[in-house]
Amino acid sequence: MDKKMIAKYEEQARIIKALSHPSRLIIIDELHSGRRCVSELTELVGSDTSTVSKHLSVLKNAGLVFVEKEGTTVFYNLRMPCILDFFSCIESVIEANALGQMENVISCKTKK
Amino acid sequence: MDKKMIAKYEEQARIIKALSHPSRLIIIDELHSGRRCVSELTELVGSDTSTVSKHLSVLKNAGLVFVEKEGTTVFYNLRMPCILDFFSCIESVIEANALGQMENVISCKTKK
DNA sequence: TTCTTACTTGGCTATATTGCCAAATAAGAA
DNA sequence: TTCTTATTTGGCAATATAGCCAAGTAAGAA
Repeated sequence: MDKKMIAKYEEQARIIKALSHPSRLIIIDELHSGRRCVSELTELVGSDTSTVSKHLSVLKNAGLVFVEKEGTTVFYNLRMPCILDFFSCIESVIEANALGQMENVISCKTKK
Repeated sequence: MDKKMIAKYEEQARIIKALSHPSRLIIIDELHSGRRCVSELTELVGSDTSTVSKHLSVLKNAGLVFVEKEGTTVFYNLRMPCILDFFSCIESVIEANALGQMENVISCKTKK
């Protein structure tokens, strides 16, 4: 595995890590419906404004969102809507997991 | 945002988090070519066997891989190959990021 | 049984992430 | 200018993650 390849995987991981938090997923999902300002997202997520602002900067640093400033208001926009497709795969993993658990219950194979 | 929704996003985040490490991405990518045992993946990733084993258990707990044991050898398999589509989106984010940086250089807007 | 190979788990330290509060900044309004 | 609203940043404590070594388990060979 050469350095270039490793750098590629590190870069991918950095972006995926930016998606790996429930609050940030809520934000990404919401931005599919259009741009939102920080206060709207703060209201939606239900954390402190500063916390939401930091989540937004994580998304921005990953290149997943971009901003439009209008007066004192900062609007966040989704940069790559293809992220949506990805959610459907994650959902199918979750469904498969649920199904697997159900099978365990039915056949009494549930682990200790 | 009701509890059920929050639980959904938490579950999604849990699975995405399992993907958010370069070594685990290397593993996922490799498994697209077929099942691999722990020693093969250890060789590929280049970390301690115990480290790789822990990465594999993270992927297994997320439902992203499943195992087949044959004697003392444990083969890991990809459970949801749709994960591949996702990589192409991440790659497009990376490309867009690179392009954006290039524009900054050209227009001398690079930040301090 | 003992040895070896393949893998997992425990335990530890180092590092990173999260979330809150408080303080700083920025743009308008008064 | 001062006040207010919108947002970001600094700092800190709590928690989670990563990686290594050492020890444990499991299956087959000798």
